[in-house]
Amino acid sequence: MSRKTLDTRDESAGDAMVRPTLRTVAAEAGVAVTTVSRALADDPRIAESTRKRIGEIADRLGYVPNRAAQRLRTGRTKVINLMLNPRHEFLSFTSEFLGGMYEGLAGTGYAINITADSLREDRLEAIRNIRRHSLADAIVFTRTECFDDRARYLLEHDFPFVTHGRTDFMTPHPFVDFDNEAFVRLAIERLVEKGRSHVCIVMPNEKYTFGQHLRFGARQAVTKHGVRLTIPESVDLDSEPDEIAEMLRDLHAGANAPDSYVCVGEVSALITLACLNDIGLTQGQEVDVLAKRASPISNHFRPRIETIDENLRATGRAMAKVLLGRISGAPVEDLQILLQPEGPFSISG
Amino acid sequence: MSRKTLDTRDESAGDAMVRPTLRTVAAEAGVAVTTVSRALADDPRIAESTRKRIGEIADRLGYVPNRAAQRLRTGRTKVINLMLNPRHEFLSFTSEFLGGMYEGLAGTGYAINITADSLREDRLEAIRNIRRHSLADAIVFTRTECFDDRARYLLEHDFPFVTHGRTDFMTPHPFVDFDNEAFVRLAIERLVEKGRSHVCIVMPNEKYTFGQHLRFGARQAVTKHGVRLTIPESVDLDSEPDEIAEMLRDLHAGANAPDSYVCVGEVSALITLACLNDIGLTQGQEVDVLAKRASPISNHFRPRIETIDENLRATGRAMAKVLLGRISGAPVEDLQILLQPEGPFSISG
DNA sequence: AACGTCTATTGTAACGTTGCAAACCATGTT
DNA sequence: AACATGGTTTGCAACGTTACAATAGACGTT
Repeated sequence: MSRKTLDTRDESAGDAMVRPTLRTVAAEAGVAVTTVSRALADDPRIAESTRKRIGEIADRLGYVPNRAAQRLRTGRTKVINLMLNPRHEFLSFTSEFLGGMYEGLAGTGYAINITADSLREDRLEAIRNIRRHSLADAIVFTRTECFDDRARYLLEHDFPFVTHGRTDFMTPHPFVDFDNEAFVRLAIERLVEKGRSHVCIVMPNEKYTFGQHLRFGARQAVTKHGVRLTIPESVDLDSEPDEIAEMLRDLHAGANAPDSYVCVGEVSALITLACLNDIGLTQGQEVDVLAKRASPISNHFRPRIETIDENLRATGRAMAKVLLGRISGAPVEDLQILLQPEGPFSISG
Repeated sequence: MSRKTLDTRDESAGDAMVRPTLRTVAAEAGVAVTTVSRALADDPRIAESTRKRIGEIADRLGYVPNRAAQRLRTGRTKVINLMLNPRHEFLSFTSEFLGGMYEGLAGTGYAINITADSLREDRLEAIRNIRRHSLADAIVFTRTECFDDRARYLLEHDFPFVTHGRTDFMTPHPFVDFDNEAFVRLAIERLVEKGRSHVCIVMPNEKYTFGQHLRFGARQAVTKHGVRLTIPESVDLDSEPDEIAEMLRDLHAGANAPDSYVCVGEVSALITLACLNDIGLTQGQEVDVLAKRASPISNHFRPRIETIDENLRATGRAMAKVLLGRISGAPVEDLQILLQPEGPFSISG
């Protein structure tokens, strides 16, 4: 196996080559290191001609700036920390959302660091750690709560962050959110269209702000259309599947069972479908189930369900934009993005 | 809103406090910076008494080492780079696997950086970038191929990496893999037990090494048990759902259709179930579908399917162990881990 | 010709850490 | 008393970058 063949193309001087530094480039160009540093940073103080010449020399020598040195000097890490809750988001959330963030951060030199969020009280510890050790320039987290302790901590310490979802704080902060109020309104309208008269919203945990939005939007919509609404309080987004199964069994044991369900995610839709199936109810016949489609996985649910798209790729891109804005000190008003559901409810796949 | 209340508990001197450095601690303790550095690194050259004293002072002042400075000085980043393919792994793979890696890396100070892998040819660019900019101490990637270009590149440049899955290279390298040969053998045995006589293995793309293992194990098992085997070559793991649907329709249009399926992941199982359902075949009746269970999501498939556990949390922990071993220069023989399927096939959930 | 006023470049000093060679200082040995 | 010995500690010099103050040169003005 020839070991050197790959090198010649992209790494001119082979493996043992010492990484050139600013000093190397400066010596080669016959200028001071400062000049090289400025030239490569497109500082206007450097003449166009020298900038170009230095740029060429740097390319030829294969110079790449040393991130550790930059970080030590400037204090900026060029890292975004994304906190994800292993139990929830990793599953369907991550794919498109992360992809979108990569798109949005492409070319900026920012890397994405992932840490595990937890629902337990020690989740602040992870954030403190990031701050104490300066592990990132900004933090993103999800499942934002009305009175989120993470957001409060970061606001108090003036550490850049962007939430996925909103809080109820008076102090405004950057966020990217999906308009769940609009979503649930559209969903209920669609169910009314389909002739349903009793809607159940599955698991809109009121701890989370988006749960409040769902509740609010649902109440508005049912009032407007004169249909009945059930929001089971015995379960929420963090419930175990058997608790949900029990809730649905109870609901359909009585006389006034719902004839339709709105689910906020693929997983809860899948669980709901399974439970309904287990008690002998078929989606599209005795009941209708609607959901957000955030990943193509819901295309394969049987019976098929109608979904509306939450574009997580766009969410990720927006997140990146807002993050960069926050880091560079843009005003908060420009850093609050509310995304709308895309397209009408329809059979996915 | 009182902004200072939280500070007093965990950050003694409030927000504006300058981060203490080695110098600060050294001055306070009346020793040289080097001594402090060594004391905190548990260097045996420092006397136990001074080490203890310095440790206490460092704690009192809230000293935390500056990562950027350490990185600049030592050249080590304390970052592991995990490359994930957005289309595949993010979905069901990530949750437990990442969780396991966190467990395994806990207390080591290592952070996990995630970059997007792609199936396109430019995927080496991401790796080159990590190497050129020294963005990580080691790289992990998945969907390892028999003649993987990423593994080849990293071997050639002697950059630490661990693959999820094996390669066919002569040069040994660290890996963590699931024994897919054992998995498929167990699966076929189980199907024979259930009275099936024609097994179809869905999508074992032969490009990937694990696809080869699946094929090999399946051929062995069908020969041993005298059953028929079908491996459709028209589709693979990267096929679109409609291609898979078409393949299954074709298969069941003819006379000698399979009476059982083995799927290698949740998503392919879900797609297979959906397609079979669409052509009027019910799992558990006309056909049986078996799969690996790597996340609880498969518990909610209806009709239920029998699964066997691939413990991705253990995989992640093993990955962390192997990574740390590779970084600290352990011999390759100790860095190759093959994990077995857990428990018998049974109804999940 | 002396003076200010730009613009382009330079030198020096950090940022906070660790590796290395040297120095210190008790003890025990000759 | 001079001298090795070994365990502790020290000072210095980097690592590669950027911020800051200072300088050199070109040019027009008085």
